[in-house]
Amino acid sequence: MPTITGHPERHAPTLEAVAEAAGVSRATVSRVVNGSPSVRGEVVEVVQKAIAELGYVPNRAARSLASSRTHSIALLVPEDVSRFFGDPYFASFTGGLDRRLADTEYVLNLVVARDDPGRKAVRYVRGGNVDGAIVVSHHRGHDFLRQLEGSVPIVYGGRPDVALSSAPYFVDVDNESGGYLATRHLIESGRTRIASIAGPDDMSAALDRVAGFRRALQEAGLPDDAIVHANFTASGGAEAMRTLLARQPDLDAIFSASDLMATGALTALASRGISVPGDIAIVGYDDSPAATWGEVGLTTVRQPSELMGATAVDVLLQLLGGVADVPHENIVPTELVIRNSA
Amino acid sequence: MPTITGHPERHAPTLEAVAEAAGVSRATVSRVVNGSPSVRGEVVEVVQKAIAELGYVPNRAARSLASSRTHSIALLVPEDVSRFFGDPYFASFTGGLDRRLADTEYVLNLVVARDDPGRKAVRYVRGGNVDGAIVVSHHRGHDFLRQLEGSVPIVYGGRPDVALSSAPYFVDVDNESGGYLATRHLIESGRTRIASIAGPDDMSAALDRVAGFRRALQEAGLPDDAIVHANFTASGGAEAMRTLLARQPDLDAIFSASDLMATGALTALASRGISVPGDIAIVGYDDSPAATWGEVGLTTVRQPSELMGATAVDVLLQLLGGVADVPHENIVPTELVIRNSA
DNA sequence: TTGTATGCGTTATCAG
DNA sequence: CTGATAACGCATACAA
Repeated sequence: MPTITGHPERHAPTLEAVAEAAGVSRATVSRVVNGSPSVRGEVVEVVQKAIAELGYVPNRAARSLASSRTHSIALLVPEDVSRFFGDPYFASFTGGLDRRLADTEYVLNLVVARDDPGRKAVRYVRGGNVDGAIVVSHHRGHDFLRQLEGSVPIVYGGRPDVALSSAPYFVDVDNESGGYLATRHLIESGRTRIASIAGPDDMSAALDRVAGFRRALQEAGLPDDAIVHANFTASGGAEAMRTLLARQPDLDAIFSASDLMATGALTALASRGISVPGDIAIVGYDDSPAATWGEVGLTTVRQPSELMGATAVDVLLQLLGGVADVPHENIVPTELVIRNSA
Repeated sequence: MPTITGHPERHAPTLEAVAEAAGVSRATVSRVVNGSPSVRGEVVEVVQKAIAELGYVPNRAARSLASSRTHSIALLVPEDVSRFFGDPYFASFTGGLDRRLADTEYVLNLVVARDDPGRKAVRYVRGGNVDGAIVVSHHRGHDFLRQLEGSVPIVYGGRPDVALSSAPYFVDVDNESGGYLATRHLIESGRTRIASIAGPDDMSAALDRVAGFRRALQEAGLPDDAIVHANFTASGGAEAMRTLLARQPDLDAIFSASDLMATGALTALASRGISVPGDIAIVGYDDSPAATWGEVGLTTVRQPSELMGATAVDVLLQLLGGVADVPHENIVPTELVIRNSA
């Protein structure tokens, strides 16, 4: 490998070097580095000084080999890269996760692989490369996730749809009540011909929102069967909107299971000259940045996705830390954010 | 650490175990695993069989410790997580990178940190945790990038703005000619009052596009001073559009330095009842998915961002592989994609 | 509280 | 072509 810089490649200092410089043993330096309480104060100082002077940085591989802990966790995303990046939900989930992780010495390994051909992702996780994993956007049918069981602790973002052999750890929102909340709001503002642009029908989060939607309508004695499933993208939302309109031109309200789909619906409506919320009211889901992109602020169900990411990390860290009785279900609250669209 | 599964935690098989099972030495197994040509065919088969049967997976930490190579590379993003995720350019850049990496045994470590307080990111890269790094979205003023010099090979996405002590490796598009191309198109379609929504003025990519914009206008003898800088976001684009309009209401064309900003501009125009391309023509930049989000397809300068990501990986792998004479400047072509907006 | 000794799973340098 | 054997840098049980 070519040397990039001019100055001679200085060997990275090791524990040994620090120990010598500080006049103590390797073990003591190791203890200081790892914050062991059983080291005399003065000694700690001397060692830390030596560490600073030499610019010592622990070698992760060696540490990992000796302790059989890697200090890294995987974010596993069984999706297309473009889907992962296209949805603001992931952005803020990952943001929360990342920020929470920044306080720790763990690093994040991003593994996004839709089909995981060759089980590369699974092998990676099982191969002892990470201490734990967080899995988001899993669909029913992602059976390969089962192969992760029994390797390292796993926390799911959203209740997993696959049949696991033991109770999974997950963080989720109460999607059913989110859907209920949104629909209830539409009903209370006087709407009566209410449809839903739902998420994919192989994701429980999507189905739960539909369930809430239906419950609200049934309670109000309104029809609950105007539902079109889309794939959580803006263009999917636009198409669903057109389908809905073709089927039932006199709609007066929409519950969209994601903000992104709602933005698609909005452009579809705009191009037909249908006003929001005048002609049709619309409530989104997520409270993502997309909710305020357009000219009309989107009334939406806030999903604290950033908090979810952070919580997922918390749960995982507890698991890794051997904390007893970590709760399996971690539900974060949902809330209606009222803007202009409904 | 609590055992998650029911079945007893079986020790992961080691080289040793495979060697025993195959009736050879550890060294030989290691050779087979690493594809050494100097192992007899039959022996290779026996060993591979044993590997398969035992489900052996090399321990990365041990391997890394012994070989001082980590087989992982960092994607370093000196940005907010939300910026990183919000821009489709990164999505496809990362997608290209990820796909290219999938063919190799390298894994990606995502390090996104705006200010890198405590130099965590730098320490991470310097600490021997990765074999190399790819850096995107660096701004002038990101001097901490200088601290990466001399550690591991680095490839920049976009020509770096910081003063480096040695010639950097980078992949980039010819932004100047991209800006020229876009503006030229507007001029040729008869527009004469042309403004630009430019990118941040601390990024050379943005400034180069402005330069191309100006060159085209000067050649045509048209005014070239209607320029507003924004931050590459949709809302930034919308605001810039409003500023531009306030300043010069009779504009008839816009060159936006990113599609995302262009979408913001489009919504700003729509809300004022200004038609595109009737009243104002607009050309974007990127050819990202955002270009086709709206009702009116965006004419735009295609930036093969996916190719750029893949190329960055290629260059880095060459560097890591000790290939001689790897070119420092890797320029990928740019092209005008004509849709409806101009 | 501190030091000593051993092992973590591979790679790589030797001989053979 | 193959097999011993010494690193690699650190954590940790055990001794002192």
